[in-house]
Amino acid sequence: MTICEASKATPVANLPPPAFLSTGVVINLRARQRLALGAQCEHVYIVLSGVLLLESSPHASSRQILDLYYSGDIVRARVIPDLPGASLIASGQAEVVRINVSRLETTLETDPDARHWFDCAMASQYPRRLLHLATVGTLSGEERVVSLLVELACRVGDAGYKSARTFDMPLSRTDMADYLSLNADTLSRIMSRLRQSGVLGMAGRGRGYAPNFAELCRLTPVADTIRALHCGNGKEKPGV
Amino acid sequence: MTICEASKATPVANLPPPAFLSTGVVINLRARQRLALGAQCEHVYIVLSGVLLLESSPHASSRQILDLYYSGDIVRARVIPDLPGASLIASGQAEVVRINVSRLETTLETDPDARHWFDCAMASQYPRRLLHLATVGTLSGEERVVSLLVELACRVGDAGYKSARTFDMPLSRTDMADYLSLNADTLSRIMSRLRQSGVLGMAGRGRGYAPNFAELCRLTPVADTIRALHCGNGKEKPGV
DNA sequence: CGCAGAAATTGATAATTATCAATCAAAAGC
DNA sequence: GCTTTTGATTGATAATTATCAATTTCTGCG
Repeated sequence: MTICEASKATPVANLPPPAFLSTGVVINLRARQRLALGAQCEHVYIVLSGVLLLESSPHASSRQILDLYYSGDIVRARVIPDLPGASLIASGQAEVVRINVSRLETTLETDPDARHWFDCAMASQYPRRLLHLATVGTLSGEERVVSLLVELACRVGDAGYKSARTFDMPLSRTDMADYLSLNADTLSRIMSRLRQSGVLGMAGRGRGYAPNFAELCRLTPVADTIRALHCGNGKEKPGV
Repeated sequence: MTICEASKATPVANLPPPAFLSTGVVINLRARQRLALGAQCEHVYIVLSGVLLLESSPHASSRQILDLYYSGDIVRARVIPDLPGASLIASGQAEVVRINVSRLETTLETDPDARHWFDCAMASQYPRRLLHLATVGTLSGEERVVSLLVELACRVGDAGYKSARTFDMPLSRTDMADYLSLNADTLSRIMSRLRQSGVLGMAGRGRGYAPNFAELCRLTPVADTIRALHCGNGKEKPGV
């Protein structure tokens, strides 16, 4: 997917203004490719297309996906904590701009538009993390899965006939499970139940289908919050 | 506790430079007092002493504490998402500075030292949230509880004889449980087990005691990360 | 000091989720 | 076109955690 197509595919996150593209280097990532991370990393990444995963493995057997980055999102590699097994990987094919920290700072200081976009983007990412924590922390397995489906439908979904929605599922079952703090088997069971109850269908591998999106939304108490954060117009006020 | 005493009591987080105190209003909070929150809120809070809790209740029966704010932490009320039942409350007695957003922006633009402190403080809070998510998402009940104890020992603890540590427990059992996504009964059971096994003692109500801090740390895989983020020198590099 | 009222603890039981193993389906390689 | 490999599903069982109820402990207040 080119940068231009990525722009069309993502109505939510605004892609960075040209200033950022000229400051950095565009990198094409293949699935599972890793990006440098940590306090020594002198780079900031901006996602242009695809999905990046921030993961950690406190135990050898467990893995948690801490955050999903969609197109228009910013990853400040330096402020990722030194968690066991922390790493930033592409879920599937993806495009990012890699920008040197000091060059980015110069851009932000000299270009008010760039600064505005950057602050908006950062401010819009913050509440998503709190929502993710609330989801993992208090919701039941089914509610968590539904929350992710609603999020995907907002982020990478297309409106269909009436209230139907079709959407990409850019994550594998394992990744979805690790994002939701569920076992992959448990996730699979929950999704099977959702299919049997008719609120979820599959439109081919890697593509989901909600015959009645409103009905899906009723299955999670945070549907409104998800929609506000992921189907928004991306025009958040910047600033503190 | 006065501002001055708060300064002594918190070796980790640097309190804000005077520019912030003169820009805002110092507020004394009693236990359980709430602060305004949400997109319409025109304030930023800086904690001077005590602990603030950011909570949410997706269901009537469940409650999740999304974040703990210690002295030196900044709460940007506007970017807290509109989660069901979201609110910001004082755990016990606390002191905060309330600053108007636009006045704060002026201060940040005109005072480089203030900007530097602010950016450092924000940057240091970000990884703590990821750590919290990793803790809640992948660790067992006992590991979660130990992680919070280690965090408290770092934040509000005093070194004792040899490797012993005594520390305040500024949260009630219910608050601790909601922070760790555990049931209060389950938390109580886990703490009883820790006491029986000898790694935890109580030095009066609201005060914990770890006879052997290193031994406590061995019970959680993220002890090193916690110590890096909470026992640090607060001299993180700012910037993107 | 003693008496509410709240918070914490603990036991018995139920619900949820994880683990392990087997099977099935789909994609990749030759 | 067929094998190999990976990912997904599902059943049986185990482990963990939640729920409910009953005490016990602490704290504030008259």
